[in-house]
Amino acid sequence: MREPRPTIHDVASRAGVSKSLVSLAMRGSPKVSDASREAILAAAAELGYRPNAAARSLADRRSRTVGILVLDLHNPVFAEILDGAQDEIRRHGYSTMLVSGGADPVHEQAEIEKLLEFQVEGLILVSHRLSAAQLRRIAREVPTVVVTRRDVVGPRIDTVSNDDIAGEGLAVDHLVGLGHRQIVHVSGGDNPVGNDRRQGYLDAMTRHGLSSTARVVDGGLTDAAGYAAARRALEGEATALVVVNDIAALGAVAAVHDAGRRVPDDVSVVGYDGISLGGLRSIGLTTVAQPLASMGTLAAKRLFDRIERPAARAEHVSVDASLVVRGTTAPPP
Amino acid sequence: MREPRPTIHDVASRAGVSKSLVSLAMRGSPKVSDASREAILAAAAELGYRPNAAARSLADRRSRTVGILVLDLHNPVFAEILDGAQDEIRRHGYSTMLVSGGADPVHEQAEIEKLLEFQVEGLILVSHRLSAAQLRRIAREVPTVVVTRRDVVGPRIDTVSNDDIAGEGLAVDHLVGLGHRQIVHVSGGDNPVGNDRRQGYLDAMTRHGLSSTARVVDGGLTDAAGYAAARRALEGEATALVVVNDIAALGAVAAVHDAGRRVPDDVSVVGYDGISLGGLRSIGLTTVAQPLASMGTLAAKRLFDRIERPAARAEHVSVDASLVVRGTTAPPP
DNA sequence: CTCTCCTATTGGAACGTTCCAATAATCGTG
DNA sequence: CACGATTATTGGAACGTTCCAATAGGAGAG
Repeated sequence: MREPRPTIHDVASRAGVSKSLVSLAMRGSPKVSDASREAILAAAAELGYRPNAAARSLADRRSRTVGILVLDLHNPVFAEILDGAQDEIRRHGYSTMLVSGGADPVHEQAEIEKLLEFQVEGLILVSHRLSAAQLRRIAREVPTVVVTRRDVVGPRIDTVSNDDIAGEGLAVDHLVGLGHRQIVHVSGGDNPVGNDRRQGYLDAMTRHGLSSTARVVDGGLTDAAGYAAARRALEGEATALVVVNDIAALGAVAAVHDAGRRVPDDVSVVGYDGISLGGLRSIGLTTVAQPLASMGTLAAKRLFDRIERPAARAEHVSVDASLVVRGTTAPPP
Repeated sequence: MREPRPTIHDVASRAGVSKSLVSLAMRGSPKVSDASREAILAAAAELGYRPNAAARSLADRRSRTVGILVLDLHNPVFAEILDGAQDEIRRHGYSTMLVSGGADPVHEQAEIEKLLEFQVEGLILVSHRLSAAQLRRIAREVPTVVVTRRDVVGPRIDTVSNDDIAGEGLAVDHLVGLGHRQIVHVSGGDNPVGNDRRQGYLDAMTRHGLSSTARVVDGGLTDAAGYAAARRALEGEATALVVVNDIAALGAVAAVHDAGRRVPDDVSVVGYDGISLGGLRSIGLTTVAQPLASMGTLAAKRLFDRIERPAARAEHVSVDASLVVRGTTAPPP
């Protein structure tokens, strides 16, 4: 069927040298004479030679590849984290294998399994679905960095995250400062991120002496979930919605409109994450922004540290979130 | 540093059989006796054995992996195409290596190179940046399917796309039907998709006898590009904007607001692609929708056909786009 | 019993690299 | 002009699998 690809042997015999010398030359060793190098490079180019990564990884006992698992490619948060991580990974001369769990959590475990079969040297996990126990099992096999959650403790598991509790506090502070008191939280459901942000909301409400008016409606991390939960939130009294993330907040804005109210005149909405889409002026979402790209970069940096020193003690990097005020918040009516 | 992973030999000696039998058992061969199979599976589980994909791919001469290159993970279009493709790929028992070119076109070629080094058995390319010549060179080495563009002809290159020329015609028809005459095209720049959609706009304007009022402003495929181009478009007369894609259209909507006009009362906006975000009611973007997920599925199907019969003649699958009318279009003022 | 025929099992070669120890070639230096 | 010191080059082993031809161990048939 397919004509076989040229191998290092083909290059060697065409250049009239041994396979070992070709191997050296292809990797730019200085011990190769100029004449040989030239002949080898010419032969390789003529044949269209391309090294076989599987063979290299086998002989070398290292794949020069890291795996990244993201929860859901539809949420731009992950794309922005990836930008940062990919750059750093490239800088180290490594390749990335990117997988996403998709809708089904079972796939997620299977995808990780595949990454391990490919002998990735490290793993960056951006997912709220894996249990802490699962994560610890994975980290025993391969250096692992977990991004956007801090609930995981265990030997050799590094994390990069912002303080969701403090961050959601910023959102509440902002709304209270504008004069709101009927502030409802549209939650993200029962997962590490959802739980912390809910807690941050509750803490802040208490801090402002508003614990009696605090109210949480259960939502989720997608636009559809945000929409549905916000509809329910608006059935009660509410002048402001603190939504678990930006994508869900876009859904919440839609829900306010559909309830015949206006944003921000009747109801204010605050998101979380700081996706660039929220900055589009027609959307203008007020949000608590995380430095997503640098979180990706930091995660990759931590990972390479750990690849070098696998037994080092776990590090937990915390980045600062900051409030970005745009057009979806205003004083209450 | 890292304790070496157990290999098939370790499993074999622990189960008291030969490595060959372990190999057979792990792949579920029926020739293995029940007793042996049980002992082998138990030994593998105890040791935490995991097959080495590199070694397998080398011995087997097939990687059971396909590569997917996408232009830009920030545009949800690609996530939706991926959904469809991944499902089909999994169904065939293959893995996916996903890479994205990112901002720099040079990376794009490098990423493809890496995929080929990993011996992917096929390639799905969703990018408008590669030249037809580059694509033909790639397709000579490995089965290749190109998605969302139809400008590429060549032996063994399949394509899956919608008819952008006809599709953009639907957008113009809709606006003309509403009574618009000052319809401006916010283009996507000089690339296969941008060119076809511009052409579709121009053809339709001519068809409606509006060629004298047709106007194109150069934009790009991102929200920022759409915003900037729309600002320029609004300096002239315009009651409607036909924008190259949904993401840029979101930027255009923002530009209309910033110009102190209203959507759709003063200016109508139509996008292209049909990303799910556009369906959010607060956005409610009128658009020409492509069946993105099924395009992904079709691409994967074509790819596996070609992997089976590499020399088959090229097939060009065309899918239908359809107008989805939502809230950003209305009769002109 | 012996002979044939299965069925379960095995060792060795192969896949395309990298690494290593060994060799060949070149070079002063005493 | 022989000698170690360098430099360039080489063949073979190894990496962890799969495949293949070969072998052992019964079971049935005669």
